[in-house]
Amino acid sequence: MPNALASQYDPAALEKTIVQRWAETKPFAATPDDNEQCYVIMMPLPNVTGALHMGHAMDNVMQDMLTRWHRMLGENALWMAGTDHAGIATQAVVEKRLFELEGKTRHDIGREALVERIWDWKEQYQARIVSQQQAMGCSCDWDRQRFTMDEVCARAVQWTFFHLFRDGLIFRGTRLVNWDCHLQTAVADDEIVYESVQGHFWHLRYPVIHPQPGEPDYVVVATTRPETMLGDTAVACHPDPRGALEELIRKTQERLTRAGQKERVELEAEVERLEKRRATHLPQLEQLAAMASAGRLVRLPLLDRPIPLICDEWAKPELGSGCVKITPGHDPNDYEVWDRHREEIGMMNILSADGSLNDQAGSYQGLDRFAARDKVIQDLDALGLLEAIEDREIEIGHSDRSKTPVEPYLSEQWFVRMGDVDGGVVCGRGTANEFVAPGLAQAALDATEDTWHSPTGKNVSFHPDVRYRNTYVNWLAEKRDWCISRQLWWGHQIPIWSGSFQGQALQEQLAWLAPHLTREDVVARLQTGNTNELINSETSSRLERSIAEDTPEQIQGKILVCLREPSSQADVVRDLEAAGFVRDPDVLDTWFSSGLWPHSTLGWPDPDTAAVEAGQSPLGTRNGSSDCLSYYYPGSCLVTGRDIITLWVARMVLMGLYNLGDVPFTAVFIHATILDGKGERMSKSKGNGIDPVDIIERYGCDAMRYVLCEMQTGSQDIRLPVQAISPFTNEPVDLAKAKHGSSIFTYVCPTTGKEFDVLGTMPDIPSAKLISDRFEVGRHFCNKLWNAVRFALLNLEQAPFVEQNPTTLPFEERWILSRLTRAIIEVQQQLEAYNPSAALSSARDFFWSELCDWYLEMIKPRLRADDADSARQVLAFCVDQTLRLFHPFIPFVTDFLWKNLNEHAAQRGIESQLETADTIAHAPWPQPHTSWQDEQLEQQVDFLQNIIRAIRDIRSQYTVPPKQRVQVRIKTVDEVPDILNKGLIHIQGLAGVESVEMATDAERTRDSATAVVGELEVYVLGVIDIEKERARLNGQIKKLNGTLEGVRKKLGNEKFLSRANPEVVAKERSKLADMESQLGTLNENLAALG
RNA sequence: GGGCGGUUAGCUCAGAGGAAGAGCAUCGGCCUUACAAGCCGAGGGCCAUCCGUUCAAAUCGGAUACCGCCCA
Repeated sequence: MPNALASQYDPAALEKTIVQRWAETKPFAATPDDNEQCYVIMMPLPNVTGALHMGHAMDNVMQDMLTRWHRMLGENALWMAGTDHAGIATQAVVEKRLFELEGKTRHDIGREALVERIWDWKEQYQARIVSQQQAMGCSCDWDRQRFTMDEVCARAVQWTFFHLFRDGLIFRGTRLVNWDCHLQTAVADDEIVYESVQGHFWHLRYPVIHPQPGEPDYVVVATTRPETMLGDTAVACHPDPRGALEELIRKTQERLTRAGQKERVELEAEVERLEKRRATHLPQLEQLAAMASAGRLVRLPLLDRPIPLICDEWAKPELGSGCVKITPGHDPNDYEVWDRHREEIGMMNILSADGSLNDQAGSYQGLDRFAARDKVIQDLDALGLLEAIEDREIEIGHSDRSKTPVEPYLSEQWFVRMGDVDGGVVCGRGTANEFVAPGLAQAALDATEDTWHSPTGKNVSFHPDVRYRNTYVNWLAEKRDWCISRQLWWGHQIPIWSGSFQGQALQEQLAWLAPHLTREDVVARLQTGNTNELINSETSSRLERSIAEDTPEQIQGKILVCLREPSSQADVVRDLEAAGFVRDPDVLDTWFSSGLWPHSTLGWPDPDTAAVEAGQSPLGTRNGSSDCLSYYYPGSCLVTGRDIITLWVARMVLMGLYNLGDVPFTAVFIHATILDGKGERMSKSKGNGIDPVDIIERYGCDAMRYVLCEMQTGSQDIRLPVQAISPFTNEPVDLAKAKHGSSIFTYVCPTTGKEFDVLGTMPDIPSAKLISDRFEVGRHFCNKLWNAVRFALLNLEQAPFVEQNPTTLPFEERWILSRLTRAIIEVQQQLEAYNPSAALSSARDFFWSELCDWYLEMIKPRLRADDADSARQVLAFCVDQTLRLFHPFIPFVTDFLWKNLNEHAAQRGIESQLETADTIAHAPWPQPHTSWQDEQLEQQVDFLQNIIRAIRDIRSQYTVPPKQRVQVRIKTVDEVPDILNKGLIHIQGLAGVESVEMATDAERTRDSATAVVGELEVYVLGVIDIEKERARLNGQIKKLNGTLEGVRKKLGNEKFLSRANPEVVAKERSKLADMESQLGTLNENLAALG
């Protein structure tokens, strides 16, 4: 036999060659053509902070599986790859490294040098990521991969910013943001991790100014951050303490009525506490409320500043003193209080960007906030104004990037307006899809409604279920403005030049600017006091006039000029800067550019002029075909984990709608999150993250992919027990059970007692690779597939295709074709339902439990006897279809075997010859022939299999050596079923039977063991051990009796007979009859033993 | 504090009203010329707990416990 496959599957060698071949021949290149069906997946761009882990592997494998499937369905499939610059994360990693290796900060080396280093880092990790993805078999069009900061994406970012600014959807505002004092930037809410730490609750006394008789000398407020008192601008108490307390008591009592035992005790205690408080504290609380209404003041200690006592419901009469200090500049809740009392109270910022106190803090200026805290406490204590210190567990938000505590910080930031706006938001302005939405968030909300359709008739659905749609909807419904500025050096710099001018100068600037504003790529806005107005040919003279009419020298205004594409507008930039305008130093939030990903990558706003890098496929019109943007947008499916539904998915939808008037994709497939053996989320930084390349080296990529697909069941997160390969013994150590060493990132090797590290960052401790033995299953499967195909190839002799009539084929062939058809249908259905695991198990069950375990075994005798032309043809066909069905899941081994199959059986088919292809990736997806399905035949073969299993069972129970052939008699009820006559040879071959007698009067010999299969009795002669047989039969009788009991009881129930579905009753009756007859037979056989 | 999931064989997970399933692990027998990464067979479950709905509940409803995730 030429080129026989090796008897063992060796993934390492074959995968390496195929990766290389795919890189050279580029079978996954996608180009717009006249195919009306296209399938587009935009990769959730991994960021360049580090290498990929198992979570990315899951994400990539799901995308590749879908892409390959759709490619085989004949669609023009594009999987767009790329990476994200991840602004803050990457800059933080590089800065950290700079400090560790060279002891320098970014300020030491400057903006330019730092950015250069970040680009180096990016190049290194991007290359690593792409090689990991290629090793995973990702069928991306590598000549189209993008980076969120490359020229094509950068242009899209600037144009989008420009449009949003022009439309008044971007604004600058002072807000309380989460401030990372170490990185000196604002961080998003989701970049904060909360940690419980042991802290204190300090109770401070603020003296009342001129207390009247009967009034307290001071009020008490409590805080966990005493240094913030320096920024206090008020003390609040509740306007109606009695009402609030009574309401609370009433609610607690109501909860009590439906509380469980344990909760009850707590609630009763709470009611008691509240009632006591009402008695003891209420008079004073009411007095304070009255004082506040009267406009009384308290003295802020240390700074000696009078601040008002105000009424606000934020003060909780049930807690502490009932009073609360208000620091609007440094606490989000207090900021809201300030918002409600803008006329009465002020707002101040006491922090500098680096976390030290500024000149508002008096003598505390220059101290770090934590040093200031100690000093404030000391000083208050010295003045006798520290009433109490309480120990308390407090939640502190830490920046995920720098791991330092974040501070609420008042600063100027850029925002995208998410809420509804007057007149609505024009989506897809200037395109054929133009429509008006109430606001950006609302547009993205509408897009997931079944009843909503974009101008091209599309909307967005979530899979596997509505559960993730809720996450999306709940978040978007808040319509919170999106803070898009970051005080970083790495990212897309905001394309705004601004200048503040006063009076005459402002007027002159407006006049000077006016001619520039006739250009379509320049817009400007004027901010004065509380106006924010677009400046253009219509408004500018009016604005000038209104400034002139006012008292010009009083008017202070800020002009903001936005350029659409600064890099190509050097002339305007020069003019602006000469006129005193300065470019905003901030960069945009990473999610701003990744939100554009589904269209920026395709060349928006103009694919024809999109500047791709050398060697990349152009995005514009080519050879009369349409450009990439019009052909591939909107895309098809977005595949991701649920953690970035809000951050990313929602933003892509609203940005796509805004820029193009259409959704970026029509389906969102949320796959499982990978957890470790302890149920914790897998991540590199936690020390439980597996590098997919380590798995690929050990088990093969297909093995990894097989297991990942098998684990993706839809509703469930995945637990993947992780083992470390001990560097001392080379043996796997289960991390869920191993003991930690000196840190949480080290473990103790159980055999040697020595310590190893799982992060690979400890200088003195050997590091261990992480793997999971769960992937063995995949390797075993691939080996099975390999060997089954090997067997087929050994038996397929280059026969030409002959047209067959499937109805006249031998029953084995008809049976396997029927089962194959069923498998094809099931796999298709499960893939359509985004259920890879179920799809894979349908394919697997067909291949392993039917094709290998039965069909191959049944045709072996015919192959040997060389009487198997139809079997060869059907075998080649089944192997062909099996390889195609598995290809999306395990692309390498199927590709390799496909090439071999093409050599050994070039022509394949049953009724007609199959369309084939050089590479299986381009072979058409299997189509079911429902006419081949034969339910009756399947039942008959099932019956035959049961007979064979019964004989095998008896042989096994009596430990008959496999080579010893036995004699069998089968007692039939009436004439011998056709299938037994036809399948006689299989009973002999597959159950080790020498001869079979079948008759209605077949008799059991005294030395035979018996089995009951349906209505038939099977006697295996000459194996009996009376005692054993009696026990065996008794066991079966007992088991049968157990279930029989249940059925009898059911049928004895009047209500069941009258109320249950008649079909169900009939089924139960026939079940009862079957079982009673079986039981009878078993009893007879037992009696016959004597 | 609010919301959402999960709890089924030793492990990892399917099943979603009508006699409890898979893979791995375990046990017994086999190197039967595709495959020992395999073949043949077996054992193993009060489907977390409680209360309801129903002729019938692992499956539907409610509560409890524990474990996760998201938001504040």
